[in-house]
Amino acid sequence: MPGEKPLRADARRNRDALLAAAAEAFAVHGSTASLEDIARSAGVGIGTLYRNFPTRQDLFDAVYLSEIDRLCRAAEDVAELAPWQALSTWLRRFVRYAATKRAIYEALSRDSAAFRDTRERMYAAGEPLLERAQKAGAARVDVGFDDVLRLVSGITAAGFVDEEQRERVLAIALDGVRRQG
Amino acid sequence: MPGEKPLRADARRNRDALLAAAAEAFAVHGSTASLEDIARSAGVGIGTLYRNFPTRQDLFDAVYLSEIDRLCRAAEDVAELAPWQALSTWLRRFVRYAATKRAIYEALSRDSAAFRDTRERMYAAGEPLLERAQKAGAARVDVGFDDVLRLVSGITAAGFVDEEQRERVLAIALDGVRRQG
DNA sequence: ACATTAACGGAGGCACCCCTCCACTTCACT
DNA sequence: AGTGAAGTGGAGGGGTGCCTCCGTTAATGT
Repeated sequence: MPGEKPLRADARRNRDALLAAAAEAFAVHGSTASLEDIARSAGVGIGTLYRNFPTRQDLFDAVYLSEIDRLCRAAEDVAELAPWQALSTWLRRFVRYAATKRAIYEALSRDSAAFRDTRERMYAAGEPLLERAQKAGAARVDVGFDDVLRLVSGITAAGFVDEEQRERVLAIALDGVRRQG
Repeated sequence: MPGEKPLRADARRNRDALLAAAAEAFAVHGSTASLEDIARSAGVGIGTLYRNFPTRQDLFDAVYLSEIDRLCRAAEDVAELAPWQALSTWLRRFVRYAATKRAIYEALSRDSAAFRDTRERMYAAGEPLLERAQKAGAARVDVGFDDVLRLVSGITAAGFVDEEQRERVLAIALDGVRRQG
């Protein structure tokens, strides 16, 4: 169905290995991870990496897009919950997913064209959750989804003593978003 | 008074120039700024940089300590204000000071020995402000100063569209810290 | 003025990373 | 099995940063 011509079997394997290795490397080292290390740990030559992903940005995007996909899909899981529950559960999941993946955090700081569409999908998934909570009177109405996303992504990126503290701080922040007494 | 032997005049000048250049460089490039660039833009040789600061960490610490000093001193300026006002004003100032200085943000994520004492001074300056607000019933009592600091430092580091949004998001977060109605 | 010595600075060796190029290998199709 | 095209991988050239070493410069004290 997609207009892409099918990849040869070995090429497909290598490409997948590269994506997995890159996801791991970007998670640990941020977007400046060494491409040679990525190729090595994927078990392919550096040339293969460059054929699949001519620029660092291409590789970064490929990893990033699939990460985000997983995140957006999670928004469907919370559709059944009460408005505030739905929003806060999704945001919690966002933080848990993204905490070790600087890629996602870095993406939100950037303004590159490739991220535009990704960010839009992010909005498509999360913004309705906020609006629903606002209409239900559960969330304050003087904030936009962009505000919430950045608030949460800041927490994602900050260092914490342990996961427990991260949860606690996130809860504080979410209380700020909740409709006041 | 200090046990240090006095530096020769030119040495002192160079040291100061290095600190200024490093502060600038760390602000722009984060803690991985090129040491050779720092030396160059301070107008000294790389050898001079290494004599004054044998490791990158030494230089980073030296810059960082003076930045933090300025911040802590700001806590005195707010002593006259009402409890909640005092806390939130100081935190706002913290964000404004630190927003462009990744060094401070990075420091909070780290656990190196040199940062221990610095963090303590941070606490000495800010913790009383939180406690005062808590005793006055203006801040919730189930948060520690460490939680607040990390919440705020996350916001410091996150990317925002403009300063206005940063202020708005910070206000939301602070509402989470405030005593709930 | 001059000797002493702290301080200087940058060349050079090392390590790492980026990216290109092309001789070689492997797949897929017959 | 054979063949052509798709795919591979890593050597190599260029760049940058780190840090040491030591011949040179200049501040200080008399």
